[in-house]
Amino acid sequence: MKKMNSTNQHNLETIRAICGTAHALSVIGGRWKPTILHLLLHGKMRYGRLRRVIPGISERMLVLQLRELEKDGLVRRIVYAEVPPRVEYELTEEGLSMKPMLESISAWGRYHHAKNQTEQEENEEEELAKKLEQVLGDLTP
Amino acid sequence: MKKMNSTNQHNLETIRAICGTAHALSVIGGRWKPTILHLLLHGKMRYGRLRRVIPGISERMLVLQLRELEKDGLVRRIVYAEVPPRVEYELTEEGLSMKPMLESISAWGRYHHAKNQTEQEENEEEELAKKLEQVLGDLTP
DNA sequence: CAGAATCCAAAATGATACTG
DNA sequence: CAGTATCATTTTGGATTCTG
Repeated sequence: MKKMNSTNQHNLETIRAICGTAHALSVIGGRWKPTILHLLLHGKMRYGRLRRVIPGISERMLVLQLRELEKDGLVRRIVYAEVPPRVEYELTEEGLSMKPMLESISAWGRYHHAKNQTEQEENEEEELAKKLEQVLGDLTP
Repeated sequence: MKKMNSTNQHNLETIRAICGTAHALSVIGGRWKPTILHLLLHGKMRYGRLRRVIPGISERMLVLQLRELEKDGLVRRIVYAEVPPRVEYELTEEGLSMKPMLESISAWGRYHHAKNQTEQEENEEEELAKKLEQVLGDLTP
């Protein structure tokens, strides 16, 4: 059990190759990609603006994710030969082809999130009710 | 710069709360969940069978992912009081509601995978052509 | 059979300082 | 401005052993 010689990596690659869903998720997955893609769906954007509007992202992550998206052919990087430098990012045609999928995911996500939200609240209410019952039980036998 | 007290965790939660897509991805994401969900879309399945048909998954991961899916209300765990024990897993109604989304993701994934595949081959052909040119160039000035 | 528990490796993310 | 480089930390995944 010295080296696992990346069974991990191997498993990942295998699954990506067989399963379309896994492949898609590996492309749009990661913590920040959904947000970046969402923003770029509305039009091109400069690097600095992206950094400022995405709350909490580090420069390292932003560049990294952008580079991956670029490598996957979803995002185009446009460099203007100016000073101070200016770089814009925009979706390619292939990137735009994700729109229906992204909307489908987003819709289900919001639906599920809302549902779980209310369930949680119900659970909390139940717990509260239980505690209340205990307390009251002691007082009113 | 001692403790980051999980800015990581915080960022994740924030994004999940704001962005439907990120929330959905955190639910169906992970290396094995797409495969598990895909299998369960075809009907209920026993634990052992899941383990056997998913190539390369470890028991730990299988149980872990199933538990998460259960917690998120997508999968139901059915225990039969028999010996030897028997446990089956099936999608809940909420789990089934993912079907259109999953198909949309899978379709795009396969499309994108195929496209990148051919692009890679084209690149390889180009490289090959270049090398060939170099070799031939030396021979036929 | 279906898993729980433990321990370790690898990948993802974050903070920060520096540069053309 | 738009990054790059480096290092620390957090999270995820895998192997193995044990149990009701």
